[in-house]
Amino acid sequence: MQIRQLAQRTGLPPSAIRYYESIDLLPSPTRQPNGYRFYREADVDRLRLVAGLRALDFSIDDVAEVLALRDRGEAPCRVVLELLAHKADEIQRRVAELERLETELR
Amino acid sequence: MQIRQLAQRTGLPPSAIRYYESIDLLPSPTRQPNGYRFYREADVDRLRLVAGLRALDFSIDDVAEVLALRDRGEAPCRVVLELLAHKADEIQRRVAELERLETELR
DNA sequence: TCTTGACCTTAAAGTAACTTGAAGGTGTAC
DNA sequence: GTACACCTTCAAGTTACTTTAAGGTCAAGA
Repeated sequence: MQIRQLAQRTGLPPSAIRYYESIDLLPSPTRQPNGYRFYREADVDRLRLVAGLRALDFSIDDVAEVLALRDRGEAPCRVVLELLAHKADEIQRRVAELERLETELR
Repeated sequence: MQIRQLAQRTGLPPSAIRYYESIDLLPSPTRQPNGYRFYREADVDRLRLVAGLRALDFSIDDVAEVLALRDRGEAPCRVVLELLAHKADEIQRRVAELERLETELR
């Protein structure tokens, strides 16, 4: 598939995908004879993981670490699980904050 | 109180407080004779609201709108309530994503 | 009294994570 | 053959800050 379709299936704009490739977060895909990038199903999975982690505010560096673990077939180490747990706590706090703000604004 | 104490009570670094002042999100505080910024209790409340909205990923422009409403003593208009509802939905989705990712990573 | 250390000031430059714009090539559709 | 929607690279712009540089202020201790 071409970049547009990968973009549609992951919810990310093509510009972000090219950016991720430029910083080596994603591997360079093979090219079609005309020079267009050509992606496979595995790229959809990988990019969806990236999009999910980014939506949770993981930094690009953290995402790179998680991808490296995944690439080595390793289970997420304690550090990554701690990151996830920390994010869960943060989201709890944000929801609480949201409720407090809603009250304040009424 | 001085900027450091305002920072401690809102959880924001002094640099962010100065930045908010520089873009007119916060009013310029009065100064002590030595030129140091001097803040009052009302500044704590205002800045906590800013910090809360920013933690929910409201853009600076959105925060400015909410503050303007608050300053005019108006109840949050439909648009702001929609923003809040939208944020609540987004957080729901992120929590779902978090759970999915946790499964994937195990 | 001097000086150490923790504050404070401004202005400018740096950072993260992208997006947008410019200039141009490709491919199908009428 | 000419629109039109794609694609390409490279450079510059954007948001929301942080960091750095160069310097002023002030209470405490030798």
